[in-house]
Formats: sequence, structure tokens, C-alpha cells
Amino acid sequence: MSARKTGLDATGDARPAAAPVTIQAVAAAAGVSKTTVSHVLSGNRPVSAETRRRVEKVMDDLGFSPNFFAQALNRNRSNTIALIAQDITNPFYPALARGLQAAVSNQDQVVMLFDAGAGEGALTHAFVADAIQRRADGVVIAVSDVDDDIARLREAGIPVVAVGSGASKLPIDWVTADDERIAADAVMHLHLLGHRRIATITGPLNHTPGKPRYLGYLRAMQDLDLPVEPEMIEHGEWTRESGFDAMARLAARHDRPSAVFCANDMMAIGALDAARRSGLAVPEDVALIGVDDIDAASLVRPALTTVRIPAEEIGRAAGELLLHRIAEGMTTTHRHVLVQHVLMTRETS
Amino acid sequence: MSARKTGLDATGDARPAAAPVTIQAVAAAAGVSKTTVSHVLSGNRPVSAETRRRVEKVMDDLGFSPNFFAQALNRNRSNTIALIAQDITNPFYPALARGLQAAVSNQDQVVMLFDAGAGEGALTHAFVADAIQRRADGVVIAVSDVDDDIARLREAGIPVVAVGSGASKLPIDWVTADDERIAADAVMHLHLLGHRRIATITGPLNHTPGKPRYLGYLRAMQDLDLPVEPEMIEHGEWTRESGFDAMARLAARHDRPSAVFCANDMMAIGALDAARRSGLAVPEDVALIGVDDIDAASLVRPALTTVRIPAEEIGRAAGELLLHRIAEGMTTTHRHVLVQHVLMTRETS
DNA sequence: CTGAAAGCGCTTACAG
DNA sequence: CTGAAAGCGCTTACAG
Repeated sequence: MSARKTGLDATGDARPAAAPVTIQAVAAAAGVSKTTVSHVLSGNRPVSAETRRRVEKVMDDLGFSPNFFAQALNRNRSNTIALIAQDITNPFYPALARGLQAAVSNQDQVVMLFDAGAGEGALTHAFVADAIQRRADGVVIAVSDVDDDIARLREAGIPVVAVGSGASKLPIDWVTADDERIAADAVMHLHLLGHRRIATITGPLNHTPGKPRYLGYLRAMQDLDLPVEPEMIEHGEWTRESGFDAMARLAARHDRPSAVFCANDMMAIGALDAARRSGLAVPEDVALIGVDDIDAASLVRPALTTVRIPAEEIGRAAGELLLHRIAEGMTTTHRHVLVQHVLMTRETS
Repeated sequence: MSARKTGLDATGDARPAAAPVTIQAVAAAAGVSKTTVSHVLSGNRPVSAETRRRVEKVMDDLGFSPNFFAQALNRNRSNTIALIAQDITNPFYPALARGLQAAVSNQDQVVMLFDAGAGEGALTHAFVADAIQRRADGVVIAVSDVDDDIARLREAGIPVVAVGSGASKLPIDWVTADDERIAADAVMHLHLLGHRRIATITGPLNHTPGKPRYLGYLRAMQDLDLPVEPEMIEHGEWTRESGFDAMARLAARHDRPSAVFCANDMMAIGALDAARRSGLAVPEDVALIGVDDIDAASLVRPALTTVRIPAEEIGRAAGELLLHRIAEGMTTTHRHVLVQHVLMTRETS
């Protein structure tokens, strides 16, 4: 660690931890049984107003807080939801986490965060093991290609909802954006603006969301009776550099496109640089549209037109699905939610 | 929720949850006592190789996984660290979370995430109550002005490390960036480039890090024997708009600065827009430097020179401090870590 | 409306 | 090297 310590300071008072007060202590002080204390706590059984008041006062005076583990051991419920995220450094996941927290916290659920760090599947396996061992009430899994992990969770009897895995072959609750429609809507938007020669810079085609966004482009072009030309299809790797290179190639053509649908914002920002480098004005010479609405999309000049994926809402929906599933238990029916995207028209189109 | 459901599909198999296998069951199947099973699990007592092998095989066959709550109830340890973050939507916090996870996960600790959602203190109080109730082994608190919450945690006997609270009056472990030096180093950088007329756009001055960054500016100007002129000090609110406005005012002066230290990147990006709007070339007419190194800093054109705060390292340091504190118990000495920032020289200076 | 007692699934002195 | 038993702090039939 390249940190420098500034040494110690010794002003602190070190009170020993307060004596842990148990339900037993409360019962004694209130002159009732543990049973009764437990019931004023849970409300599972009527307690006379007078007794209740007395017990509550004692709890307050003693600062009683029921032991979470003892409760969980009895109820066999952890009130904890695990979120396994692909890469928390990607703003999509924090927003997802926030929505999830919002949806489940009023049910007294807390979220346990696992960040796979954009790494390989090994970490995810470990996280799933943790979630099982800690008896999570449910897990939201926002990592792709993890059917085996999902299966393990279900064997352990833990409800799962997958995010962004319309791709999963497993019967399971999931919520995702409609990537194919996102792409189609982006193309429609360009078409409405008068563009006919529309290119695309795709992501990797073997995975979600690269593939559905590509298919959406194709579908829209066909629906609009626009010719799909192989020269108008460039492949990127989600990165700014790959977007730059792809756009440079398109710009160099004598029959260059008048508009480009980029499958994400990073590539679109790269494309923006390349366009200007090639002396093309945006949007006059080429219009550009991305997907995601990352922070930088609105900070860049000209500000990027893009399709926003409501990550927070996805998190909220995932939380609601999970709560349902927890309440219902495993059944044979599964819910799927497609969350609505929104077109953010800015300056590049 | 503005989502549309696509209905249900009914392909799933709904295997009932596997019968929970206990230590008792393992003991029976292996022909030993629970005591022995417990010890092969914990390694707290020698077990003959032969017995150990047999028990381990049974555990494997039965898919035994010890009940986390029963363990926690006995050991009085949750192996859980709570992270209370100001606003997980701000990229600083996810990076912090990642560093924290990295530091504590090899000690079998898991992180419980609480996102205060940039909201007021009420939520933080609730989170602290949760952390206490769930018997977190420790908490990292990355919210400012929460001395009362910190006090409650200490009363409950829970170790705390604060992030970014050099400001706290409490004797406590903390880790933070050296905001005053960050500002001073930024000014030094501009000075080295030949600038003498250096302005600043500050953040709010009543809090960390607005105040220390302002003080660092003052200190550096004095150290460099540069005059501190009130006209060269503009106050912003961390936002892009406030940066824009502040820069517009500076640009309008006949004695405008040749360089501006902006206390964060958002304001610097606003300043960049304003400078160009005023017909000033960056960095030829005005040089600009920010703080944070948000994603957009390198995506904007010209790319923003800034000072990077290593959030992930802060998280890692906080995790290490916390682990220490958990191991040592409350003592009267406290550790403080100042994490090293790094100058990212790009195109605006 | 209230209690005594069994039980949740582990760990850990105590004893051999 | 191994076990029987008490105990961690709750919840919940069962009984009154």
C-alpha cells in the first residue's frame, strides 16, 4: 500500500463494550417471562397494554436490541439479499444497487454486496457459496453466463432473479432492458431525422447485449426498407478506442454513412473524436447515437444523443420480483420484466 | 414502476429445497460425535487422520454447510463489515467498496452495503442501527458530519473507521486523501508551467473537502510568494453549472487569470465550457486543473488535467485499519492514513 | 392474557 | 484422540 501513515494519536477513551443485554435480562427487570418479552417484540400474540408498556420501557432503559443471530437461527431467515455484480466500477451497477436497496429495505432487508471486479467466473462461484452459507433470503445476480451458479442457488432453495439475462436458458425470474428494441428505436430516431444511410458500430456479438443490439439494428433497417450493407457494419469491443477506429474506417469510405448507431456510449465518444479528426462535423456531416447514458455522454461536446437504460428501475424491479418469490416460494411460473428505456436527444443527432 | 411485464412462462421445475443437513446428521452418518465433527470443521483440536477423512467424506457426500447463524451466535462474530456510503452513484464510493472488499475478503469478511443516497442524516442513523443490530464486526463510515453516529457505534463496541473525516473531532481510526496537499500540488504544477496569475474555483467552504482544498490553494500561493487576490477566488457548489458561472466571471475580467485551480472535475468541466464560450483557448489562454479524475475527465476534449484520488486504495487502507482494530480491540491509540494522490497531466494545462 | 419448556444448530469447557 | 452436556439468545407449540 503506497500510503504513508501519519502515526498515532492517543486521545481516545476506550470504554469496554457495553454489557450485552438479553431478552432474559429484560424479562427479569420487567417481572415477566421471556415468552412475553418475545411477544411484545414480535407482536405475534396479544399482550396487555399495561404489560406491554412496562416491557417496552425496560427495553428502552436497558437499550435492548434482540440478538440478530438468535432470531435468524430460529426463524431461519437472514433478512439479507445478496447482490452479485459484474463490475461495480461500471455506473450501471451502483444505480442497480440503489434501486434494489430502495425496493427491499422497507421489508427490513439489507443488501450484501459482491463485486466480481469484471473478473472471471471463479469469483462468482465463491460469492454464490458465500450467499448460500450465509443463508441469503434471495440473490440478485447481475453477471452473465452463470447458469451453473444459478442452478446451485436453486438447489440450495434460494430464490434468484437474474438481471440482464434474457439469454439464460434456465426457467427463472429476470429483468432486463429490451436491447433489441433499444437498437431499433435508435435507428428509427435517425431515420425520422431523414437519415437513410445508417451504419452501426456493434459490440462483441457472442454475448448480451452485443448480439441483441445488433439484431435490433438489422430488424429496424429491414422494417424501414433500408438496405443492410456489410460495409456499414463495423465491430467494436465496447471501448472508446475501438469506437474511434471503427468510425475512422467508416469516415474514410467514399460512400460514408450519414448517421451511425453505436452500441454503447464509450464507442460513440470514440466515434465522435474520430469524426472530428476526419474533419466531419457532428451532427451535420454524421449524426451519432449511443446507448447507456453514462455521465460523460452529457459532458462531452457536442453532447451525445443516447438511449438511457434505467438501471435504478431495473434494480427496483429485481427487488420486487425477489420479494415476491421469497413470499411465494419456488413455483413453476416465472416472471419476466422488460424495463422501458428512454431516448435522450442531445446534440449529436 | 414503469415496466411492462411480458407475462409468465411455465417451464420451470420446482424442486423443494434440499433437506438441510446439520452437524448432527453428519455425526450420525460418520459414527462420531457432534463434537468431533465440529472440530474437523474448525481445526480447533486435533482429530485423527482416519476420523478426519471419514467425516470429511460424509460432509462432502451430504453437501454439508454449517449453519451460519448458529456459528455466529456461538462465536459472537458476524464476519460482516458494513460500509455506509454517502452516495454510491458517485464513482468514488464504488471504487472505495471494491478496495474494501479486496482488503477484507481474505479474512472471510463480507461487506454489507448501505447507500445513503446523498440524502440527509436520518438514513445514516437507520443504517447505524442496522449495523449494530446485525452485529457487524466493524463499519466503514464514508459520510461526513456523523460524530453522533460514530459515538453510538463505539458504545455498541463496534470498531469504526471513518473515511475522509480528517474533520472528525473524535479519536478514531481514519483514512483520507490529503486535500490540502492536493490543492497545493495542483497550484505548484501550474506555477511550474510558468503561471503566476492563478485563480481558484472553490467548493463550499464549510465542509471537507471544500475547506482544505481552499486552504491548500492559499498556502501554496503564499509559499510561492504569489499575491492572493480576492478577485481570483470564486466559489462554486461542486456542480458543472457553478463552475461554468464562476469561470464566466473570471473570463470577463480585464485582469483575468492565466490558470485556474478548480476544486473538483465537475466544476472544471463547466469552466472548460465557459472558457471556450468566452473565446478563450485552453490551455493557451487559460490553463485548467481539476480534482478527482472522474471518468469524464479523460473523455472531454481537451482532456482535463486533474489530481486523482485513489479511492480503491482508500478502501483497502480502511479495510486494513478495520481488521487491525477488530483484532486489537478498542485501545486508546488510533491510526490515521493519508493516501497519496497523483497528478494526471493531460491537455488543459 | 401469560409461562415453562423444548428446540434452532452450532461451540466449548469439562472429563476421560 | 474423543464424547456427553451445557450453553449461545432467541421463538413457539403446549398448557393454563
